[in-house]
Amino acid sequence: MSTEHPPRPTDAELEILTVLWSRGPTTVRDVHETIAARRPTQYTTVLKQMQVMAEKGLVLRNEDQRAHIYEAARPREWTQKQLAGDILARAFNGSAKSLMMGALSSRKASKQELAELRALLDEYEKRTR
Amino acid sequence: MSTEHPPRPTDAELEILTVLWSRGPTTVRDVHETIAARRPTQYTTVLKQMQVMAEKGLVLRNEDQRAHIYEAARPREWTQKQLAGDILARAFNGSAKSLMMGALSSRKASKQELAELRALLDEYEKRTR
DNA sequence: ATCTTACTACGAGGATCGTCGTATGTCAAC
DNA sequence: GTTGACATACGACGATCCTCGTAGTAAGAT
Repeated sequence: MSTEHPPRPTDAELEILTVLWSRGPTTVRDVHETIAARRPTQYTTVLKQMQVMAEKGLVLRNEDQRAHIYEAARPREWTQKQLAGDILARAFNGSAKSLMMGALSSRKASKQELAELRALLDEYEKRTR
Repeated sequence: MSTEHPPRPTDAELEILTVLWSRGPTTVRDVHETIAARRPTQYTTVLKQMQVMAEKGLVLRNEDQRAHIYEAARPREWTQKQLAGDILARAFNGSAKSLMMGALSSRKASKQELAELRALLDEYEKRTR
């Protein structure tokens, strides 16, 4: 059993993980095309990045096909939990309230989003009571 | 007028900013002693770091005294807003709900903290209605 | 068979990060 | 005026990040 955590992803790595999470297991080409649609970048740059990520344990690679299939080693929620916990401890003194204040003040929140947040609190309280 | 944003602070820079925010304007010695109490580090390491931070615009430096006085260039809340907005966009698809889920799942939240979060939502809704 | 296309492997380079050692300056106390 | 304590300045080093070019390989099309 692996209790080994992959390291915190860097900015570029997180961008790639985001694609993998939404696309599911896929090829370098696919990831590159997605990223290149928003930002100019070379195919081999993405390739190299993903090779390094495989070494770090951030992604898994299936080499059965000629075009290797990559997938995120950890589910989105798992990594989000790590990142949230990390930033919470390092920048917000562990205060979830401060973090939420920062998030809300960084952009407008819709009425619906606020309702979702309330629902989340309800749910959390129910689950842990 | 400066609309110039200082860059996102690195991990080491954030640690120093945290000290400056809680201590207020102070010397390198003071910052170093605070950090060295938790983690072994050399005085000149902290000094160099803070010099670089001054160049980047992350801190302000008053050189009137022999021991320069440093202070954070931006208040804690301002930087927290940047960091929250940044992580929100890069790792959480802009979803405050996901961010909150990550934060809550990363460690236990007390009943009081949950109440604070509710109060924060109330307050936010009131202010923006 | 050769050509073309698509893929991986890999080295390398420039930038930034975090660290520290050393040089140098200042000031007070002896 | 020499010494010692304490401050800044600064260069340099190893590690990591991000980028890309080039080489090599596999497979299908002509």
